[in-house]
Amino acid sequence: MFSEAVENYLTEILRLEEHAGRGAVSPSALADRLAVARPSVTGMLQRLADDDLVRYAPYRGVRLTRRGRRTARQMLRRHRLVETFLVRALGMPADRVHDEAHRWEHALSDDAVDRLDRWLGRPEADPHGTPIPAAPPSRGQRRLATLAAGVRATVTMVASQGPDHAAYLRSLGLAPGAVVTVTERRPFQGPVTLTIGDHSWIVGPEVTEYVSVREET
Amino acid sequence: MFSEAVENYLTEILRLEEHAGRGAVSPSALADRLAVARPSVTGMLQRLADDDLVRYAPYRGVRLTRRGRRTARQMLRRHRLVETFLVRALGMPADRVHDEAHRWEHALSDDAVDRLDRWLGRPEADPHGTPIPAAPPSRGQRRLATLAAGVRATVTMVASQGPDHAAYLRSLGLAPGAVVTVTERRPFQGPVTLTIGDHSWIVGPEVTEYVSVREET
DNA sequence: ACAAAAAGTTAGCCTGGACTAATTCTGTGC
DNA sequence: GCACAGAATTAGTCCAGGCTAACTTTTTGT
Repeated sequence: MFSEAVENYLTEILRLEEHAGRGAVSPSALADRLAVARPSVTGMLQRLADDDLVRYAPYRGVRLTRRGRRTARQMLRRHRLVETFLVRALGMPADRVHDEAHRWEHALSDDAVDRLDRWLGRPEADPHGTPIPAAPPSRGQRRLATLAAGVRATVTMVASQGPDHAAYLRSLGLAPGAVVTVTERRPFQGPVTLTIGDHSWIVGPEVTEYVSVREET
Repeated sequence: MFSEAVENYLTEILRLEEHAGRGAVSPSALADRLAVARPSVTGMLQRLADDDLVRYAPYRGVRLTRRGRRTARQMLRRHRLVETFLVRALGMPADRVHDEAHRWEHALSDDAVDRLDRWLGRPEADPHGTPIPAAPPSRGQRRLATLAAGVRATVTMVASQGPDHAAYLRSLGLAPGAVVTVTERRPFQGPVTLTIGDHSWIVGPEVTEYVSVREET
């Protein structure tokens, strides 16, 4: 979606906003934190402002817009989840995980972040005790596997492992536009009961992992 | 070390060399695989040749040098370890992990790769059954934590969590240049007995994670 | 054996994101 | 109320890594 540089600027602006409290963030503070020269910051801020990611008036400092803040929070979430993973699973010393996570945070897909979060048991804080921002209320697409029971949703996309698998999914009525509800969910990622039209099916990940849906409004 | 683009070119050249068997790799095959225009490939190959990563003669195709092949193999190792992790730990469908791993492979440090490898139980093949290249015979630096018992090594670097921790490590005789041997290793990453000069110490990760060594030749 | 197709390269251009040097604004001390 | 230190911006450059258009070399089919 955004370049690494853009993501880094946004994240660092959010850190400074949170840390230093009220008021706009100063370009030189940013330059310090990002280890770049001040003019580079000016240039980037102008571009970010054009893209409506920050509000920026020359000599007046910079603030995140709603859009910018959303993105930055997501990055912080990724960063802190990855740190948690590095310490808890890989046993990396806590004072070494920042740099590692700083690189990982740009590489993970939303789906991977989601899975990591689940795998870690939805931690609330990272190894330094800093809170991990919540996942944004997923308005958009999600895997059928993550759809809550009882919620009606519209199928947006159907992936598959091959022609036979695709045909199977189609035979269940799963095609873009179809309306589907999860009527039951067995614990521990167990099978799920789907209602599509007036049919019900009991299926597992071979279905739920391959179908994307959008919740109805 | 290298840019993402360079890493991608090298990796893809290795894949093509392995796949298509003998002979040099053709620039347009590369262009296809990397989804870039052919002239971009020419330009990059010239730079790679300057850096002694490939041997390249115009109109004659390209081959990896020893250096290039070493780097490419490392990338393939990372890629396949990450794929294994994504499937085994995060439960991602096998046909979706390639793209994800393609981004992760550039973000991991050697240390993280090492830890991931251990965590996965040193797998030999990725989820597609493709063999995972072995770690390069670590001639260079490594954490003391990974040093085999009985091997003499020279301390190259001592990190620490703070001044007190640093003083503690110094008090054990751990400073760059010191010669150290692991004389015993308790199972399951348990404590380790170090011999430094004529002293022996029993220590844990608070020491072994922070000290880098190079094996003596 | 040679013309046409395919493959590869050169030339020239563009964008993102950095830099240094020079200039302009802002706020503080007196 | 003004001079000046420090913060910020503008102007101009550079490099990596893409691109298209035009040209050259190699391969192939007859």
